[in-house]
Amino acid sequence: MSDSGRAPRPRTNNPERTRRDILEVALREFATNGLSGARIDELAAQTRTSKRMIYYYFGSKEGLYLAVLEEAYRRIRADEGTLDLQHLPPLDALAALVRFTFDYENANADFIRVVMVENIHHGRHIKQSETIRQLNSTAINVLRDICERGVRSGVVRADVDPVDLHMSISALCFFNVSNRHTFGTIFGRDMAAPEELARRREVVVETILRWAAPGGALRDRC
Amino acid sequence: MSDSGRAPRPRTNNPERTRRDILEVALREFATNGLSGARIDELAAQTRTSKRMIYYYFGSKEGLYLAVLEEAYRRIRADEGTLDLQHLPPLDALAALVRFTFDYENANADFIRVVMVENIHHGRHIKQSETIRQLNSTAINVLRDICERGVRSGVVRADVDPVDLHMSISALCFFNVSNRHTFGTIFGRDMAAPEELARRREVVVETILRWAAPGGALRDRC
Amino acid sequence: MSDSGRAPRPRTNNPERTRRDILEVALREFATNGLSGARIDELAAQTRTSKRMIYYYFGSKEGLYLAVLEEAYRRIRADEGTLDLQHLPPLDALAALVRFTFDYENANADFIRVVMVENIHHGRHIKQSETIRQLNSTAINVLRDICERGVRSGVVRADVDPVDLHMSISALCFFNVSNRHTFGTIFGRDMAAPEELARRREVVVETILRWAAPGGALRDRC
Amino acid sequence: MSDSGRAPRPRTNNPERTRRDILEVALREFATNGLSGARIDELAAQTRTSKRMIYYYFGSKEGLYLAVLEEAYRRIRADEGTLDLQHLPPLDALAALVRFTFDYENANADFIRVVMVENIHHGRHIKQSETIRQLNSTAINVLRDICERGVRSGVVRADVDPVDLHMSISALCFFNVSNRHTFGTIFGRDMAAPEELARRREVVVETILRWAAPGGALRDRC
DNA sequence: TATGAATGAGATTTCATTCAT
DNA sequence: TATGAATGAAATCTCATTCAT
Repeated sequence: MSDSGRAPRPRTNNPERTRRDILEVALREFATNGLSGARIDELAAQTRTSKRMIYYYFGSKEGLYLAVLEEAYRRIRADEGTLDLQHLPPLDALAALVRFTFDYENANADFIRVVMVENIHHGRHIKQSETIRQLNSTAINVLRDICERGVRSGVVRADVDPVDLHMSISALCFFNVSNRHTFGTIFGRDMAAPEELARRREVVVETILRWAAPGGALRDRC
Repeated sequence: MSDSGRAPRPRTNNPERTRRDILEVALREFATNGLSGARIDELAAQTRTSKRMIYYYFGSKEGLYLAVLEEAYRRIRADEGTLDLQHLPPLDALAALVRFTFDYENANADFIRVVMVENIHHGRHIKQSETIRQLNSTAINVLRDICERGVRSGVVRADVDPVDLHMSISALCFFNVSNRHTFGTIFGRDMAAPEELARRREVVVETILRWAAPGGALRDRC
Repeated sequence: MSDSGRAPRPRTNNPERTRRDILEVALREFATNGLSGARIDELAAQTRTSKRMIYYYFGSKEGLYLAVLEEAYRRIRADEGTLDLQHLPPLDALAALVRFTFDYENANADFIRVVMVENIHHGRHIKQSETIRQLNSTAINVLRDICERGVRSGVVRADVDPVDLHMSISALCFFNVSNRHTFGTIFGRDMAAPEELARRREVVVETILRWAAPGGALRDRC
Repeated sequence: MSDSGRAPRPRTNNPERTRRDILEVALREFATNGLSGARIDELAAQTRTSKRMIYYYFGSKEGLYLAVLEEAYRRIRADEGTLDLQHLPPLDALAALVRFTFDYENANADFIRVVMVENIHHGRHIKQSETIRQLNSTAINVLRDICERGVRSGVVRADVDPVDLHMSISALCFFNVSNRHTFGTIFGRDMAAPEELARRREVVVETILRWAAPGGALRDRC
């Protein structure tokens, strides 16, 4: 169908706002339909600007996708940075981080889905982005600090690898969003329902703490 | 791309073989490029038959994709069925199941990726497939049996939900394949390297056992 | 979708019956969807035989279509031949012929539609069929006889051309079927409803008689 | 058929002209070959634009066909609207309307054929078009006015239904074009020849007037 | 006489991108 | 900086017909 006949767009004349508008819509579109599945036409129609502007600002569909990916990682790391975990006891800090991750990922399915999309594309774009690698390297520092403090006070096993810890946390939280549709359909669970989320979140916290702590350390918690 | 100009194919006249050939290639193609990204032309070129046959047997790209998805689930459940876990003590059975899952999924990245693709498409196809739901319902029975036996002999906590258990196992195993590219790139790990797989596998086993078992039950294992 | 998986057809081994079966189905299919719109696959599926037989008996889609067309004309002329109009007074014979035509065409929409289809194709096939021309030439003889008798007895105008008469009868009867969908939709009439047919039929009879008869001849009839 | 290899088209950048150009060609193409028989490639080749533009403006083959159908009805009603029949005596007005219809339809075979095509498709598209229904509803008003004036002055029978009248006029005029090929072939008449048209036209006028007028009213005309 | 599998050619439709203003 | 019109290339899908048995 013709593109004409739609309500005329007000001209913004505000480059930064135009950029953000496009990015916002693009995140939704790529998250919903994937990289190949997303349609520039559809995307542009939801924007306050025109298709031409997408090319003006981002060069190509892939350029836009990369910008979306970077922005998505930037946001989660920024949010994570506000947690202030250093002042909590190690296991409390760990539990808080798990809860934050679980909640953030469930509240930001678009982020998860864009990461899935990137993996479907074999991480081709992330490999080119120095930005994203830098952003995420800090994530591990937080966990390393928790582990070190925990080992010193005897509440974390000495042989815990922070990257393993991060991987397990990510895996358990990520899955709840990433496989929501297949797993939910197969087992008849609504994995996005609030009560189910609250329940499952504590299972994840418990799983992580039990793994990180030595035999007797959790007597009061789990 | 036209089929002409290529050497004439020998005519199989063996429908079952033709079907299997197409399915085999399609699994690879959809796993590699996703549903929207896969190309029927490209796919057909890798078969012993022609593009036309894909439509003859599967009706449409989506029809083929659904057949691929069903076949993928059928295979993992079939393999799983050969495990014979009933004769192992509960925690050994659980460990064996986790190891199987981890190994199978890492050895069959195509299966994992096709499930990712299905989730990107909001489980639209799996919802239509009674076949897949039936196939997977048996998966949970195995775990329920392990839990019941474990609770009776005191090595599994009474409040363990088999679906939760399945979800955690799936999450931890799945992630290693699904997020291989992003996670691996960010943290500089080759998540497909044999040593790394062997190491990580035991982390997953330990994580699951520690969660399922009551406080003292693992003294000798972990 | 694959053609396999359908109920196996019983083998007839009766050539004439097979031919008739195909023709029957083909009339319906061509009438419903036109020549370009008809699908050999669809048609074959409704037959007791296979697609291959269609080619065996009729050579090609066009060959089958031509056979259908000839058969359709053969039938209306055969039915018309049973009318025995020679023994009726001229105007009664004329009225009877109009009523027969109106009823036959409304009861045999497939015939009308196949004639429409042939006209859409510029009469390309009918021009090749000596058979059809011969069949129809007799139709005019009946009218010529009525006119001659009518002129002699003073109930039909001397300057009535039998071909004109045939054309008007055909036009008025044909339209009720041929333009049923457009005219019916535009004017909100169900042109296939029994009461509407009965009513309209008499309008057509009256129209023809008033035109054929001289000024005073219809005093008692209309 | 690819668009490449042809001389580059001058870019119109005139959407209205592009639309009209496509519609013009499409009317011819659909009228000549029907909906299923028409070829988008063929059609595009006859335009000043490309195949792509057809989809840009009309969305699909069916969308284009519907636009063609609406345009065809719009034109005949527009032309009809210029007749100014209110100032003629009823029977003169009726005769003028019949002559206009006969001439218009014979001069615009494409219109007739597109209506035939629509009927072959069971009026599927016209049923969706509020536009077409509205356009045509005015056609009946003209006839109703003629009848009312005619009844008052005693030259039209009181029981004449305007829709019946419209149907008979349409049927007699339409047939001359719609069945030109079959009828013409069978009876060896060139139904498009000028003399034949002139002659037949008066037969139609006479048929309609004789039916609409009471017994004595036509003494001077027929 | 009969069949299910197979096919080449060509149909419709899609989509990222660029042009002219 | 902004836009609506336009496009080439390639994608998915269709269909009458034939082959091997």
